[in-house]
Amino acid sequence: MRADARKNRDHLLAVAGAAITEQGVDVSLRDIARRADVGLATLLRHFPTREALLVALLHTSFDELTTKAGEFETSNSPEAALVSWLRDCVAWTTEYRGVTVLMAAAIEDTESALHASCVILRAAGARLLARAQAAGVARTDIDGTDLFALIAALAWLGDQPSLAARADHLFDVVASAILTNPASADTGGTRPPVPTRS
Amino acid sequence: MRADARKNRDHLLAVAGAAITEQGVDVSLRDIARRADVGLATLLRHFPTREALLVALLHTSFDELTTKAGEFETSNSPEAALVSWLRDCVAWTTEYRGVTVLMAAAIEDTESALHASCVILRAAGARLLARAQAAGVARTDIDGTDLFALIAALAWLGDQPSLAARADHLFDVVASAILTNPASADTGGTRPPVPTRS
DNA sequence: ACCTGAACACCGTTCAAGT
DNA sequence: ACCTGAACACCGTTCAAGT
Repeated sequence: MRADARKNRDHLLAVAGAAITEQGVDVSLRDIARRADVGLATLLRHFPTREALLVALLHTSFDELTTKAGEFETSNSPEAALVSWLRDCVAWTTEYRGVTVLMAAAIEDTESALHASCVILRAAGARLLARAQAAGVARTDIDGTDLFALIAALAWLGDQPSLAARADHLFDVVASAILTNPASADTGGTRPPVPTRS
Repeated sequence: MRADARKNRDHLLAVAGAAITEQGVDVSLRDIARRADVGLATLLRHFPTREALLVALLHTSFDELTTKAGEFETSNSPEAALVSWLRDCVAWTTEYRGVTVLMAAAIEDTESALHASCVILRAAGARLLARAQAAGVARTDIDGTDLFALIAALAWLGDQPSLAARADHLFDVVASAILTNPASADTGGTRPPVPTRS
């Protein structure tokens, strides 16, 4: 890459990071280009889609979360490792308001620039979940995709200004559902059935 | 209202309902006006905001859900009434893809045309929750706002194409968290504590 | 190679002008 | 009263023209 192009790219990333922190991931790309004193077409040439720009900004975070999953796996109890990692995932998304919707779309869209990162994240969660299930401390009727969906839903709650105040508490509520209740462990790791529609 | 205005209004509502069913609540208002063979400004004069248009379309549904809450309260067990009503709420939102975000925004925005309906819905859920809590079948550390947030999160899951397949199952998971586990009823209606961060 | 202004097809908002 | 076209300020996409 030519030196001037590299400089433009780095500057665009710095400006984009600031803009997203302020306004969320839906911030106008035109606005980012303006703030970077660069033509909009230049931004689009470096990052052809919004997702491509986000990948460049977030890949470090994704790596950190994946690494952390591995560390928790060896240094914490199966239960604490799973819950702590889930908490870290949800907490991380709050730095990028609106990213949850894009991640939910990317997990099944192999064309999305975010796809690979989302799949890796799901796999990391699935490993921690399987370990907890094997230890008998997590319900066995959910898998990595369910876990990904629950993280996304809790992250989405944190994104909504009117609901964000309850996000932490509701994380605990959902976490309690994922973890097998020790008092009912003899039922095979699942909850009592939920009543069906009347 | 003049006869021609009434006719325009009714026609706009019919077209808007069809358009939203197809494309979700974010459908272009210009597109609705075009399909109704009416000027965009005419649509905006009848319904000054997207929320106002939605209220006109949804107020019947809101009323039905509120009525149903009252019926469940007298004809079902506290546990079945709460869960069945929650299920109905989530199922209803799937007919209006994207409405969850607007409802989350409206619940705390007294200026929103959707505000009153959302508050009424929350109150109906709060009554069913209080009844279940009094009967000892629902955890006592959540309130109507938590319930509203959980419904919204589950409805949001159903809105995401990649996660929708898990929405029903995850509803059961979350419902199991709301309902007190009979095996641990002696703990006072709350779950065992969730491990905190490592 | 890399950058950019300009044209394009969209969006919701507003309002003066019509009937 | 009610309706509407047109102007406005935005958006992301695309590309011919510049350096």
